[in-house]
Amino acid sequence: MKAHHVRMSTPNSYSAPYLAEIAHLMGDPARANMLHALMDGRALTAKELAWLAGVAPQTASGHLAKLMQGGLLAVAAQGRHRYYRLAGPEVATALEGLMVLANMEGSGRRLPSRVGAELSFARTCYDHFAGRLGIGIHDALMAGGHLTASEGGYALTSSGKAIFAVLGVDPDQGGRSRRAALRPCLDWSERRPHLAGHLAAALACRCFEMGWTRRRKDSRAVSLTEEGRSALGAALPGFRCDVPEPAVSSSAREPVPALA
Amino acid sequence: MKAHHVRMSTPNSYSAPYLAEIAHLMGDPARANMLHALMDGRALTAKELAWLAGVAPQTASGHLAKLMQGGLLAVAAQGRHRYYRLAGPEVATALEGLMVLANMEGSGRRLPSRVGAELSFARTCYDHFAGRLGIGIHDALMAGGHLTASEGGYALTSSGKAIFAVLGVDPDQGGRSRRAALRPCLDWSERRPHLAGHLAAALACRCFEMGWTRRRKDSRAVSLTEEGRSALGAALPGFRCDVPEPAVSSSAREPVPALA
DNA sequence: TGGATACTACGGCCGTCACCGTAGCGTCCT
DNA sequence: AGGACGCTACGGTGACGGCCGTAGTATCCA
Repeated sequence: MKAHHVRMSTPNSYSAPYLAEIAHLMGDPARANMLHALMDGRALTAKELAWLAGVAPQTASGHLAKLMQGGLLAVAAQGRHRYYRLAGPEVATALEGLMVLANMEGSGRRLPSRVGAELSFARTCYDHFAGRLGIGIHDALMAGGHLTASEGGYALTSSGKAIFAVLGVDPDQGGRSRRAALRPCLDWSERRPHLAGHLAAALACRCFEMGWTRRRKDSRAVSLTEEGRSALGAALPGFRCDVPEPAVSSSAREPVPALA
Repeated sequence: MKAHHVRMSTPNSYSAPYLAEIAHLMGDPARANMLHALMDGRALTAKELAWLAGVAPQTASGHLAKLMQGGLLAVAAQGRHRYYRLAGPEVATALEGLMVLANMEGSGRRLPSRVGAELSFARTCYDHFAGRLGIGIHDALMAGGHLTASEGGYALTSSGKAIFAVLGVDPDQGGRSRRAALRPCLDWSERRPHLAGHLAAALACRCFEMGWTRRRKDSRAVSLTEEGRSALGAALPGFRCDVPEPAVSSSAREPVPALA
């Protein structure tokens, strides 16, 4: 942690210092716990975060201030509570990237399967569904040809738009932002893509509204109600989310690129 | 950096400790410099990395050992040299996610434009092209309808396969791996997607082989030769990579999700 | 075989930072 | 009002961990 002498002006370190700054913020156990807890997209109070991180409120307050200054969190003051949340989807994306590594890394890291069971079935990932539920939605749309390539991700075909409309989500919402309405997001527990993007978020929101899914308390896990199962099954031909793992084990580690 | 008491067994921190471990590895300036330098996909010796990171070889050696143990790097011993490289595409992806944050964050972080100029024109991102060159390829394929949605990313349409074949890249290579052959990768300098995946890597490799692109020395930047410009232009209708920024400033920050 | 080079191992130094106790400010409830 | 509660600010303590110098091993070259 010295590294401050002449370091900054070494050869090619143009944006690397900032990279280190961000990673350093995420690299403390307490802060990582907080960020992890916020990844379900909810906003939590400082006290809740302190408890989740396992530190005293004073300590948590300091951490939260640092995360704020680093631009990773946003805050909304409401009465005597202050609700913290991730600053944006990019933060969630970056954390997902790290979690993929954390749950894969050759070394023995792996989430304990007994507690992981319900998390890997369904959970929220920032603002959309992950786990086998999220993957099931992704696969059903993909297999049915309801997705098409678009700037940085996917867009809905006309048949896909019809499906979203049936589910009660306006498929054309979200403005003309350049960001993709739908994009693949690698699932850290299943190692397969689910759907992110603002349409995926809107769908998740709709599912909670309609009682198709429910948050389990004290956990990021989500449960799918019977109504939800039938509603999604009716609207999405080929929808399944109860397969543990569809063949293809985690065998082939991609080979070396060895470019140039 | 205390955080070792009872912390590990707090509420929901299932994979968060690992997340912190990974982020902590990336959070040191010297290690971040090394990882940043390795993001162009090449393998570098310990001494080169020490120099790039601005530390003594002994210090670098320690850092490299830690990165190895964390599973972020792989090494190939060759004579008295040890060549270090990123352990896999997932590592590069995770780093990209952090760099997006590092170059965006409301705070004044931004890469200095004078040195950034050639980097933001074209560079290698692990094993494929980034910068306006990479975006130009992405946009030309997208606009021409040569991409289709596929498991976790894009696949080539038949017209797209023809284009790759013309360029001398076998569009069906890469085995039947589940990972997408092509997928969007958010460009940290341009904030728009370019193409990653093993077909993008093969294309980049081909461009270097044919002399269409050349690495600038002492930099991750890449230059596009005249032959390259005409070869890509001929094969890719609509290919452009010389536009500084196609309208749409970095105005709209995505609004709050506020789910549930 | 001798010497240069590449890298790693060990040990001491010291700065950064996470931790909590105490204290202070603002908000809600009765 | 008075008191409880949520949160932040400050200060002192302790230790994790980055830094380099020295020393040791392996490889290449003449």
